[in-house]
Amino acid sequence: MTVTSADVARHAGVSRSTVSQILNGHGHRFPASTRGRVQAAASELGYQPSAAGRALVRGASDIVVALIPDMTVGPTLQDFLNGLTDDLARHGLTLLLRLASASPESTERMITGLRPAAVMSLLPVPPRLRECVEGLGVRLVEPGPAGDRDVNAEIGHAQAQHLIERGYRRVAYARPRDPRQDTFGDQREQGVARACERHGLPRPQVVRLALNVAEATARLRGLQAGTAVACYNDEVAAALLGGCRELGLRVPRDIALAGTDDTPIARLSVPAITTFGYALGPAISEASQEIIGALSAGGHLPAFPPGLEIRLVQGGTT
Amino acid sequence: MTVTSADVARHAGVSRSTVSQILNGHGHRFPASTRGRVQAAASELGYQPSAAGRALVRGASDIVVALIPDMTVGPTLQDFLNGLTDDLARHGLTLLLRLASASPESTERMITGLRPAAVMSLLPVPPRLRECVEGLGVRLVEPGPAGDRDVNAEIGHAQAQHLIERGYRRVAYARPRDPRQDTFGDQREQGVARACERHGLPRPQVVRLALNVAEATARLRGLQAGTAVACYNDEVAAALLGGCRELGLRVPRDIALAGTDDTPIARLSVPAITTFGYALGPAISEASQEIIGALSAGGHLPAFPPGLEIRLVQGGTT
DNA sequence: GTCCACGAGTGTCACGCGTCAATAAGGGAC
DNA sequence: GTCCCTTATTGACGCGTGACACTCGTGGAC
Repeated sequence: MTVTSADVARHAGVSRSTVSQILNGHGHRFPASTRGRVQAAASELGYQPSAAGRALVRGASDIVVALIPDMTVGPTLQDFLNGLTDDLARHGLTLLLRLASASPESTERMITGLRPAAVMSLLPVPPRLRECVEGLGVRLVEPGPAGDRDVNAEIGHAQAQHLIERGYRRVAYARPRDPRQDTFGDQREQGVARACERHGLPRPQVVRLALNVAEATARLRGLQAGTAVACYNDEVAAALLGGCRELGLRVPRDIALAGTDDTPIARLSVPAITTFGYALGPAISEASQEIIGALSAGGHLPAFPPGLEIRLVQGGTT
Repeated sequence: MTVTSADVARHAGVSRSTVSQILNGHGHRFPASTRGRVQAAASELGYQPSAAGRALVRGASDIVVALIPDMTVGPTLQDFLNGLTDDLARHGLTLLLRLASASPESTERMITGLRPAAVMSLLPVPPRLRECVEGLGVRLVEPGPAGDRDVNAEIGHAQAQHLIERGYRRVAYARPRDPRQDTFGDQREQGVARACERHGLPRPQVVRLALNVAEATARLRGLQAGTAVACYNDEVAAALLGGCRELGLRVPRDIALAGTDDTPIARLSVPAITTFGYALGPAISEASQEIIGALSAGGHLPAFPPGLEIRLVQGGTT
């Protein structure tokens, strides 16, 4: 049923260890004829080395585990993971996803049992898990420390910067009340605050709201006319946009709104919500290159996410 | 660095095979004292069996791979996968996710190399992959065949049923033009058609559109006043809602809209879009029970998705 | 003729685990 | 004392692989 390297060896008329060497890049010592026979036999039989066997003898599997945080997996993230999957596959690595919200113990068990080649997290990992991963000698890819470039702060900064350039002098920040939906809230808010400070504006007023129109309406009552609101994401912006309609506020005249994430909801609102997307295209191959390189060289792994470009998508709300 | 069963054995003063047997449920043959010593040693050392070793000797790993289709992973799906992860973990099984949109060859390689305990797909798997999976003797969980209950058809049916009950006599179906976003389009449309037929209404007019307001506006011109549009999802409905605003059409007076998926976009639109959600809560444990049961009993695996309840979320568009 | 170098390929070990036949100790029946 | 049965435990094997030391035969140098 299963094709093993012994089958390939028999079929090619050589020993199993010859097969192993040729198929693992140490084939330069063998004449082309033998190499050819082995390769042919392998592909003819559809030989696929057993991940278990490999992992056992090498001490680590070919699997890279990505820890997916408890957030909406939008098209951007999906494209990124897709590209990464293919790039890693091209180097014999297998990307598998794991929901980070699963019970921590089971995730730990999975990692100690599976011994992945690397663990990649889109969020800073909790100390306990980091300890587990590093204690095992498993490579870890995660967002860089505070000193590094913080993409989320940059997003907040870009929003505020845009609003200020459009002439608004009163900036507020709106974020979801539910912490589950507010994963990057602190960093983004900080980015907004920094931009205000840099332009000599007062600290932004911060608004927290549940994601429904009723509550957005109530929160809008606390804002002065002429305020520009940077929003945690497009959903927050959409809720506020709905609130504005309820209250008869004109957008962007009375209230300006800037979203984030470039999701369909921004494009489909009327008026379309001005939002900020990230171009991941070039970052995908860059990231996988770095990961693959570091993995094979044994060097230090790059931080994630890699340089990604923030792009303004101008709508009608600013 | 790594704790192996030999370490546990040494620590407990027994042989490695004793450890293996006790830790694998064959411990009833051993006296309680020995069992206790082994268990204690294992937990004290933090022993975690190597997935590779297990997989190698047993011919299949403890991993269950879920193939995630190329669709938005909303909260519903995420909750389901979360619950399933934990339930499976409780039975020693590890759920890992894989994007189905990755290159088919690399997915095949992953499966033949990894030999998962089961592969679960949210969509019918392409014949080539099925062949690969079944040829390997790997269990497959996928949506039931046409004869079974088709959840997507039911969704379409529920939409149309609702619209008809609200008094609309002219029903249309709107679906995305991009096939990537139209995964379940055929089944859902069929459900709508069936409901119309059952009520003696003509076949629904089918509209395909790109997901932007401009195109939605253009398509709306082709619809008579008083038409009720069942939409593939909430995004389609939102686009049409935007189009109605552009054209000055009153919703639901001139055009009624019903969405699907109960996404934030429906709740945040003004008026809120009437939509249909699915309650997965009870289905989660049911599904994992069935999967686990079939897996250990070696029986036939249940079809996916399991019975899930379709729920009307009344908004202001119908 | 002996020795060495070299090309071509093989044998063997170790990885960590689960299984099962085999063993040793103990105890009772005759 | 011998036999056998039960209980408690172990040894050995094999899963599929990669690494490395090793063998074998050939041909050239001296």
